[in-house]
Amino acid sequence: MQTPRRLLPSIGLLSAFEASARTGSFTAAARELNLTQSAISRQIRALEEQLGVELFLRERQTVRLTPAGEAYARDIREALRRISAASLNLRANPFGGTLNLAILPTFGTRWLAPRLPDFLARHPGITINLATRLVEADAAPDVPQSARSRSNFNDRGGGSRRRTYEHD
Amino acid sequence: MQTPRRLLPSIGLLSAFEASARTGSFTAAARELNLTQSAISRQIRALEEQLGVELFLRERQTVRLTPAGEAYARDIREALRRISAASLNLRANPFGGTLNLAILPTFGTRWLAPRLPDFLARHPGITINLATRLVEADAAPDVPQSARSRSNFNDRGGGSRRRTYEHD
DNA sequence: GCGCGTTACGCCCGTCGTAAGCATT
DNA sequence: AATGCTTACGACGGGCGTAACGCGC
Repeated sequence: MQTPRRLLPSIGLLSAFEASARTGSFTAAARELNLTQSAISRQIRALEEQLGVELFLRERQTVRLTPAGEAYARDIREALRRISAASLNLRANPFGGTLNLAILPTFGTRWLAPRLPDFLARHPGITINLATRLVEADAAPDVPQSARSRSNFNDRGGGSRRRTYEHD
Repeated sequence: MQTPRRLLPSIGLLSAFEASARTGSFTAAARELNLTQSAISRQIRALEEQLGVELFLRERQTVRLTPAGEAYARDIREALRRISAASLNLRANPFGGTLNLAILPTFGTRWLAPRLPDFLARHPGITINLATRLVEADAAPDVPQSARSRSNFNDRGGGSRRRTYEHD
């Protein structure tokens, strides 16, 4: 067994904890997540029970992180940030980091070449494999289940629409 | 707005995707997660719809990652690993990674010293700040974020029971 | 026929909001 | 009184298993 995934805290619990840890208040976390403080309170308690560790000190009517909670908050914040970044990046670059193009030489030199640098600048994570074909082909014939589209180089890269891709 | 937490994919979706990506099979992922392949299939589809990106190519009766899926899988795997590690580590070291002790010299040399190595061996992530005091003091007044506890050195470290600690 | 993925149908449990309670300021 | 956390209660919905289907081996 790799990692015991089954006992991972849910995203809801982790988000609630992270927001609470950052703001130092269940109420503030509730506002941020568009939930009630009641929900936050229950989620934090649930997380603590699941982990078997107290994450917050309840004093008076404020809460404060325990040392354990602080360390956990750092890790969780980083993990959530990574998931968020990966998900957003995926929506921005549906190609998966590599884009294979088969084009006609004339098209490449006249139309594509001048636009490439700007495109690459807007999609930093992306690598492009350019292949020039001498004959016109309907996109890439040997690509399984490709969604043909005009992979818009003028697009600002915000869309969730389909794009063409190949794989090796 | 820090990170748009509200639209993060759930742990279930991510776990299902990660297991499927690693095994290359929904059925295998289902076995690993103690779910039905039906559940995995639905989760993957839900994740794809939520992200607006195809993660798997359905061919014949097997599935293959798209390039986008591969990149996403790497990030998700790392994030899940981090959450898992943080959670497990927290259960093992409820003190928050650092344990500040203020003890009497005699106690330190006679009782504590012989037990320290074994304790450190059982709690690999933990760092201990030892301060010897000549007078009996209630914990360490000047140490920020110190966790006083009886920090049971004979304890096997698996419990979910409460522990007492202070904060600054 | 067997194995794998997809889809439809109920059901259950997790999680929410509301609301009441308690303590502190 | 006002604020902040806790807890009880009822309702809604996401996510599950079962089962039936299609499709290659």
